[in-house]
Parts: sequence; C-alpha cells; structure tokens
Amino acid sequence: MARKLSEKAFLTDYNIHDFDVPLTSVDMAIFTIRDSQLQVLLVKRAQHPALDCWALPGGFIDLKRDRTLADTARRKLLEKTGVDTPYLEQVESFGSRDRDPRGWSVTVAYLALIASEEIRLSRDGSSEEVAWVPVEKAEQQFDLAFDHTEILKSCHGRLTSKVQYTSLPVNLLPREFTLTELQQTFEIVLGNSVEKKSFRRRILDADILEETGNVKTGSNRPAKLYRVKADGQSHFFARNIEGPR
Amino acid sequence: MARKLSEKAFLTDYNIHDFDVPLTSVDMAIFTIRDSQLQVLLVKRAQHPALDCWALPGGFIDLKRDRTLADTARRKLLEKTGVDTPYLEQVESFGSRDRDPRGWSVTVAYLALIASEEIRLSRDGSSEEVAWVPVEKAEQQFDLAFDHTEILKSCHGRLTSKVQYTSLPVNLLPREFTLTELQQTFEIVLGNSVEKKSFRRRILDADILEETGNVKTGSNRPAKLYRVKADGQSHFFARNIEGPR
DNA sequence: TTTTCTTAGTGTCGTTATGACACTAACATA
DNA sequence: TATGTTAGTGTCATAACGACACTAAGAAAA
Repeated sequence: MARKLSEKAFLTDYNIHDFDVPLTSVDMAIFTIRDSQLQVLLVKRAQHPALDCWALPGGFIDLKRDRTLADTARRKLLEKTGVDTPYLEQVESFGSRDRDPRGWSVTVAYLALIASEEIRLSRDGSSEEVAWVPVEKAEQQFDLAFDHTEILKSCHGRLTSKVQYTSLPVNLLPREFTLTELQQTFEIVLGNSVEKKSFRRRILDADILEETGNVKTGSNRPAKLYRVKADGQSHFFARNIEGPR
Repeated sequence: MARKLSEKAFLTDYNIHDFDVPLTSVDMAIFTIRDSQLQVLLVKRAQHPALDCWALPGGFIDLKRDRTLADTARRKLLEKTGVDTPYLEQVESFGSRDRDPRGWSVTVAYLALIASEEIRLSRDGSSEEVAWVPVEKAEQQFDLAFDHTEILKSCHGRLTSKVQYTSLPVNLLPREFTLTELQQTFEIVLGNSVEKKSFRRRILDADILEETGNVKTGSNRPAKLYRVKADGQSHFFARNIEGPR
C-alpha cells in the first residue's frame, strides 16, 4: 500500500523533460502500382532540416491525437493520399545519434500498400510537393533526406521477400480483379515472370479469393473477377514462389 | 546558400524540450535453452513504475554512449548476461499513450538468442533480481510489467515462425554441436518433433555447417561435431519444415 | 456467317524437397 | 562376445510446383 502511494508520488514528480530523450517519429513507404511499375510516394520537404529534399512521408507523433504508433501512420497516410483503410505493416525502426542533425532520433518505418484507383493525392492543404516515383529510381537516383534511402530499401526488401510466400500483393489491387491482373502485380513486385498455371493453382488452392460473379470483358474471352474473402488474412504458402529455372 | 545558413540557424535554435516527445526505450526477449525448455530472461524491477514487477530487461537509450538502437540492446544484454556477441534481431516497436503510466512511450523490442553455456547472470552490480523462466510460463502465469506480455509474445512468435524456414536455432547452441543436439533445439522451439532423416538432409543440404573434425563421445556411437560456417548468414529454406502429418 | 486474333483458363507430366520408416554403423558396458 | 543405445543412411511415397501444350470464349475483321 505504501508502495502504491509512492508510485503515485513518483508519477506526480515525473517530468520527461528532466531526461535526455530522442526525437521519435514515424515514416512510411507507401507503395502502389502505376504504369505497370511499383512506385513509392515521396514528398518534398517544406521545412528544415533537409529543406527541399525529397523524403518519405512521415512526421512526429501527435501525443494528443494519436493513441498508438499505427494511428500516427494512418493519419499521415490519410493526409497524403486520402486513403483510410490501407494495408499497413510496421517494418523496422531506425535509431541513431547521427541520422538527424537535430540529435539522437528514432523513426518507426511503416509499409503501406494501396490501389492506385483509390488515391487522391495531397487531399490536405499542405503545400508540400508530392510525387509518385518508381521504386528503383527513388532508391538509386534520388538523394533522399536523412537515412530515408535505407528506410525505403528496408521496406522494399520486406515487400519483395513477403511476396515470395504470402498473398500480400492483393492489397495493391482494387476490390475486384482478375487472376491475370493479380499475376501481373506479383510479377511487377517480384521483378520476374511467374508461370501462369502454377500461379493460378497456388492462389486458388490457398482459398483466399472468391468469385464476385462479375466478369471483365475486353476484346477477347471474359475474365472472372475475384475479391479477397472476408476473413482474408494474408495467406502464407508452404513453399516460396520460384521464378523461371 | 542562404538556405544552408538558415538550416544552421534553425538547428542552433532547435530545442527538443520545446516539443512533446514520447519516452523511447529498448526492451528485449533473451532466449536460451535450459533443461530442454525454451526459457526467457526476466528481471524484477527495482524502480518505479511497476516496482517489484517482473519485466523484460531493457531501458532507456543512453544518448551519450549509444550510437544506435542496436548498441542500446547490446549494452543491456551484456549487463544482464555477460554475453557480448549474441544473435540479435529487432522485432517490433510498441508505442501508445497508455502503455506506460509516465505518458506516451515507444519501445523497440529486440530478440536475442544465446547459448546457456555462455551466460553469467547479472555480471553487473545492479541489484535487480534476474531469473530464467520457461516461455510459456512467463507468458501465461506471470503478470509482466507494462505491455511486456504482449512484447514477449511478439518476440516468441517471431522466433517460432522463423524456425519454420530458417536455420536460426543454431544460435541457441554453443560453438560446436551435434546434429542431434541441433534437432532437439529445433524441436523445443517448434514444440513438436521432426523426422530425423528429413531434418539432417535439410540442414546438410543447406551447406551452412561444417564438421569440426571432433566427435562427441558418450556411451554409444560417437557423434560428429559441427559448427556454423564462417560466412554463415541465417539460411532460408525454400519450404517450411513440417511437423508430423 | 465464318475466320482469325487474343486473352482466359486447363491437362498432364516431370522435378524437387520433404515425410515415413526400416535399415546399418559404431561405440560402451557387462 | 553379446547387448543396448545412439548416430547415421537407403529408399520409396507424396505434395506442390515448373513447364508447356492444349482448349475455351469472346470481339472484330472478312
């Protein structure tokens, strides 16, 4: 009982500003497929430090409005893209003395996958410039702010490795899609082709999709449209998908 | 040029204490095999908050001494166990308004694997009580401080899932070990038995081990001793290991 | 109406890593 | 020398995949 009281006293006296704490933020790699390429959203910084540098969208936690880290990530995503129910996954945290000139800092990196159809860029009034950039170009030809190139590579690496054994790319497509569209999405993310029959067996046997009853007609045989099943967690396959041998 | 100067001016004026920032710490689940069980290291907190509660070892980043988050984790591990070259992997970060009574806080969780032979508990002068506890017991019967039960489950989950498709459990063994010992380690982490021949084929075909030339003699046929190859990254298998069908 | 083109979707066989399980090998101890 | 115990192997069945040729169904041209 005495101890309970003394914890209360401890908390009353506690002031975070008495201690050295790092800056802590959230950054995110928002991926989509545009023009048959995997692209990532970049923003041009409108503030110091790294003013005018391209960077991953992100920012500080709003201690008043955000209950959790994921809230911060969702808020940033909504501000930039207008998308509010994305696939969102925490990837890795980066913390060091040198990554930000303001001092010791930690950033929690998130990965988001969205369908390009759902995007309305820069819905908020922020004046930052926003752009979709093909991932390879962003990694190799952009000199991103802070350690954002490393963060982007980490998120991209997580994505490409999970494609090997999960059904994660379904999150890059709109609600209804054909198996061929899904296959193309896998191929774009993987960076190589996959065999049609193997792919379809794999996906259909996994029992993660259901037919919508609709078909997509074009100038050829209509293709059945599918959607992710309601309970659809990202499915894990027992084996990795292989490229051509 | 004017901008470069103004960034300098910006940094001169910048004071982290002008902003609300969360507390940021590192916590870790240190696993080892003892008594044929997967066990995790717990410490009894000697300070508020959650005084006298069992918790995962961890603490705040030392902004002066730690260059990176991994430094903080390594330092904590060394303080508690005397082990300084462990397998160390960042798992997940937990941040929310409510997880710590002191206010908004973020903790970066790490997973460490060490061989029980290498441990010298509580090498430092800290007066905290330290104990190895079987993982299931720690998860189910201990009321850990803060959200440490959730953190432990996350680290444990990462471990058990990676066992399915990597050679990660080699890090729970001493430098030299027999294939049977390695198999037992896999079985303990997996929680079920694996078939001897399949296991040996898998491990040997992966080409991650080399014979030391030594054998372990007992009251029967001697067993060849192996060690992890020098370049040994944790190997990824193309298929998951299956339990009995 | 028929042909042709294009994309959707299937049948089937070989390959590969694994599970199952019986088998042999090598030592200590009695 | 026999016996028990653990190390390690031979071999076949199986599951999931790659390869690739095949059929199906529509639009548009002829």
